[in-house]
Amino acid sequence: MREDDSDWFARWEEELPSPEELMPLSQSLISPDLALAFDIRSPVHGNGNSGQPHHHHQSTPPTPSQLQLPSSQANSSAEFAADSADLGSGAAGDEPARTLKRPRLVWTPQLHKRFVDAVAHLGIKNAVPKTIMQLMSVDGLTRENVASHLQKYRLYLKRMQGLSSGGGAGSDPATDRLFASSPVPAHFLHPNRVPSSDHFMPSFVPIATLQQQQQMAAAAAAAAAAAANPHLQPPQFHHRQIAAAHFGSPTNGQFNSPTSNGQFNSPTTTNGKFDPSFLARQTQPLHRMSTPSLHSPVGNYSEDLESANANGGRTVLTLFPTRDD
DNA sequence: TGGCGAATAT
DNA sequence: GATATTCGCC
Repeated sequence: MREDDSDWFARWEEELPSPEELMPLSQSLISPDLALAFDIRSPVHGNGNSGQPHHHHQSTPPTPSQLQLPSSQANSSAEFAADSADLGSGAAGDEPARTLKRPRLVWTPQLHKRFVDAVAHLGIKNAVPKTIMQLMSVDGLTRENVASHLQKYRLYLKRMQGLSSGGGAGSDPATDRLFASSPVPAHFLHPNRVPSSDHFMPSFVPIATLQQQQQMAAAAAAAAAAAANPHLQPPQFHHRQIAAAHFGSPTNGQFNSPTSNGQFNSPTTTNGKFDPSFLARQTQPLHRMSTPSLHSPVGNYSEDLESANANGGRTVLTLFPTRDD
């Protein structure tokens, strides 16, 4: 239990998907409605994940609007046809984008893992929806999504505590499958006693490429968290931690400015079009380097979008990583 | 105000 | 049951 620091970090890094694995997938969490609203033709998944246990999604073929193309061409052809026409007029009428309902987010074990990682890095005490969301840097993921999940997770933790300290019976099969899929960091269960004096909240790669302010916010939060933690205060806490700054910025800006209601980052519609980088980003796999480079705190995710019409028209969004552990 | 968390709704 | 939405509070 000594080399924990570097050890777990190394392992953690190991789990990250490799470039190849990320390659095939592309766009991220944009609901069909949203995509429609913005005239975005998402370069949808080529479904590179044959191995995903996944859900029993029935074979409902994707809507015509989402044909997939090779990521290479994705932005050339699948782009946002500026054509559409009616973002601000015609059928749409008002502000569909704001009114449209997002599909239900499905928390896959992988997505949940990312969530747990984020919470672990922040420390339970400092883990709040917004920050968690930022650390996870899964675009399209909203604060509400996280808040809701967090609420439930806390309940789960509470139950766990009760069990571990009180009765013996454990294992709640069906119910907690999701949560059980990701190990609960020890200190989660004992907010009181802190792990002697080490790990958790690793000093991320000190890399210092240019980082944007947005991330600084996250970093600041992290730093604050660190500062708030007594056991981190000691001599150990130095410049290192602060370096955590480049949190979620893989290749090119990754953050979305949370709009008023924390919605997703909308490709600015300002001029009828939006920044291509919006789509471009994440399309490029983060290099999973072993060298000091950066990647987001947690792996990289892509998303699988499925419309389950059979469900009575319910659309479900499934985020999934390109690989599980 | 924005954001959190608990309660409540779907 | 899982997720979303609402609502009171800070």
